[in-house]
Amino acid sequence: MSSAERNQSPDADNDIQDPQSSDLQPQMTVHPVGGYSSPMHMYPFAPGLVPPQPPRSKRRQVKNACTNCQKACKKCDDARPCLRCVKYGIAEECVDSQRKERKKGVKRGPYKKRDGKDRAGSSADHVDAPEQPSMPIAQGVPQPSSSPPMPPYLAAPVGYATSFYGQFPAPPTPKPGDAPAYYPQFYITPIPPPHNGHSGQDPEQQGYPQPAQFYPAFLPYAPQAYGPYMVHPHRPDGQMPMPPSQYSPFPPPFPKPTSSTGQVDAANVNGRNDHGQGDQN
DNA sequence: GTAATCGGACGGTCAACCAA
DNA sequence: TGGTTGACCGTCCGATTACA
Repeated sequence: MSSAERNQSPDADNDIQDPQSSDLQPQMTVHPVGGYSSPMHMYPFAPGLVPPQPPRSKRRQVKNACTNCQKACKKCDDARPCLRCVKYGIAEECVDSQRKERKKGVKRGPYKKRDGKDRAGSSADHVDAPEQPSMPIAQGVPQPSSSPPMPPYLAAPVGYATSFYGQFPAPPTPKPGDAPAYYPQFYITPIPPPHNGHSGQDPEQQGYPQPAQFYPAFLPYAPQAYGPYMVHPHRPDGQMPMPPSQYSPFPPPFPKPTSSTGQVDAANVNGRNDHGQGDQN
């Protein structure tokens, strides 16, 4: 499979911290028209509004995966404990991995000029168009005139009451070094059904929303400090003071017991112990 | 059928480079 | 001095393998 083909995977990269993430959104209608990490598949298009194939958006990564996800090479999220660790019942082991220091002083050869093009147009004009899926603007969505245009995928999905959205202007763009600002945002989060097994290859998908079984609910969402699947625990350090079963609106984690004690095998959760970066040299 | 493993594509960061 | 470039390093997709 080519890398381009790999990128066509409709379920690749469901960015957990992204409110649009299909991990956390009711999958009302699957439209494989979304970008790599776009939420485009979450909302139905009105008839006649199905857009042409947009360019794939980029996969988004967390800045720092937890040690467990890192070892398992699985998707992590910014919350601590991360969703995966919560699910496996190893929330207390969910800590940021250490990143090794970058090499400095590496000499570089002369820069290659873009053939026949001036430098000014080098990266700037080949930069992908703003990462906006070519999705039709949701009709009738009021956008605060003092705010930047709302990306279509942040607008109310077609068919949703527009009053659900736009209660707050877009959050200010944080500047480097700024502390993450809590900004009131609301998004639809699924209320899961009782867990009754799962299907699918990826264990990360276990217990995730099943279509047509969810009720929209609203939770305040503050990035970084806590994940969208949990309620703010009033911890300034962003750590979770409660056991997962108390804060997660999702079903209690259902780690696979590997022993008669019912304890999750941390090794299994962690996955491989090698795989390159594991050496942390 | 499900879970674990892992190769490698991809993304983000940032220091060296370079033109203005 | 600020923009550009590209190497480094981390993330995690998804195919493959192992297991129940």
